[in-house]
Amino acid sequence: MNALNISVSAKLYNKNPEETDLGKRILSKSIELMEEMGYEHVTFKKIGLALESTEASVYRYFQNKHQLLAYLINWYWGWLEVKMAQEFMMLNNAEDKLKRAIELLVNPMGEDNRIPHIDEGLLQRIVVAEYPKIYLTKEVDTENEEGYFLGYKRLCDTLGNLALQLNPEYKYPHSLFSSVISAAQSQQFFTEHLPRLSDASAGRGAIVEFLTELTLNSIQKK
Amino acid sequence: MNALNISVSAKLYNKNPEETDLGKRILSKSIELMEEMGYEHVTFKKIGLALESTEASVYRYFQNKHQLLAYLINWYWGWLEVKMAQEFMMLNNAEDKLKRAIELLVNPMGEDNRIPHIDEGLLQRIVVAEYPKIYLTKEVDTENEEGYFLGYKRLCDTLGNLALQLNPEYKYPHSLFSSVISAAQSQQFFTEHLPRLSDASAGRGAIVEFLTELTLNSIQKK
DNA sequence: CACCTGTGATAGTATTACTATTATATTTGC
DNA sequence: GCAAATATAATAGTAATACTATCACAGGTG
Repeated sequence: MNALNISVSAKLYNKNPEETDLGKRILSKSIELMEEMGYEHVTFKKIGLALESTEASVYRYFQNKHQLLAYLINWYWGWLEVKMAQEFMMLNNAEDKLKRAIELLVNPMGEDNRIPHIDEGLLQRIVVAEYPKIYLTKEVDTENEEGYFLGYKRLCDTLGNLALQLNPEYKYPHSLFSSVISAAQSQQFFTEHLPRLSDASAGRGAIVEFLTELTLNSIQKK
Repeated sequence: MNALNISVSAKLYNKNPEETDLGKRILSKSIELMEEMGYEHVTFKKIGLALESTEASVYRYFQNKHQLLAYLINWYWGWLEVKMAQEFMMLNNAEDKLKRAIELLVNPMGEDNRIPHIDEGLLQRIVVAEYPKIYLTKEVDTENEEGYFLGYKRLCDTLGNLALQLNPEYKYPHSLFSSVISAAQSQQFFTEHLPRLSDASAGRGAIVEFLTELTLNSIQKK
């Protein structure tokens, strides 16, 4: 059995899009459109139109665009964690796992064909370009209670625990990894659009090296 | 003479708000409203109303809300750089300057009464809550050419150069400081709203310590 | 066959993000 | 001290957005 199910909090949809054909097509087309024209320019009307369906049908699955974005980004973090867990099985020490985790944060991964309606490569680009928008709102506290940010939090915990294996005294595991995950995304964005804010003209390899050094130097006992 | 003028690229406004009384009142009231209700919920109509002026008058100064936000945030980075430069004069080595810079990134500063129409404390809270929104758009490349991000870039350069004084071999000064500045903001946000993403329940002191360690450990020669 | 679910089609509303026009008050230039 | 230019207020109007609501139909299920 090749199926793979990424679980996303039920508060992140009106009606579970994974359960119907239209739902899956909505996910698929939303990812395409959002990557192509950016969150701000997407509307449910455009999504409906592109699907040869209607605005109202999209609203049946998601309350609004913000919820849709939150769904997609949570799905991505969930998927990434699964992917990391798989790769960690082949490694036997925390340092190697951390290094591999950082690579996975930065590098667009090989195709994952187990979930045909989601193009993880496009989704990764959406995460890079849009992820802070899900929490930088006045509604953050209520949405937090509804589990809008669980994916991000879990990933931070996982990586933070690896850091604690390396150095149980390290005082800032959550801060470190929320910062490193965030930097992994924004360095990709800066490399492409605002190169003066990065030193990664060499590409993703340099981002990985920068983040790996930064992470290990922070954690290691002096 | 106590006056102080923070220069902001002329592409960031239609008509310079610093040059008229209404312009200054627009800045002042926009900061109040944006801090209070958040970027998304602000409209030029509301700003006009709050000023007992009109929507159209606000449009004479700024093309749209996005440009207004970019103006405010650039103003803030410019102001912070001036502030840092002042404090650096009292310090004589790069490490102390870096430490002080990180403190200033995190700590709401004492009142600065030289610019009466701008409340820097409120503005700092806007920067924490909204700053990535100015570049995370599909228009980033054209806006970049127009100087929308100069404030941020200059600050990164300044801090990067300090790092190079400490260690001329350090390979990632821009990446490091765009990440540190960004982390300084997001850690403040997380501490208040998503505490599981930080370890700073102790408050700003912990954020400063976390960032200072991270920065110095990254830069220092091994 | 009756019913329920999911979808499509259509309509309608309030708000937003502007643009345009005109009237008036204030400042400045001569 | 008057004319001209400038700044603002007042108002109107448009297109798009972000929804909400209603109804009809098609397919499958009990």
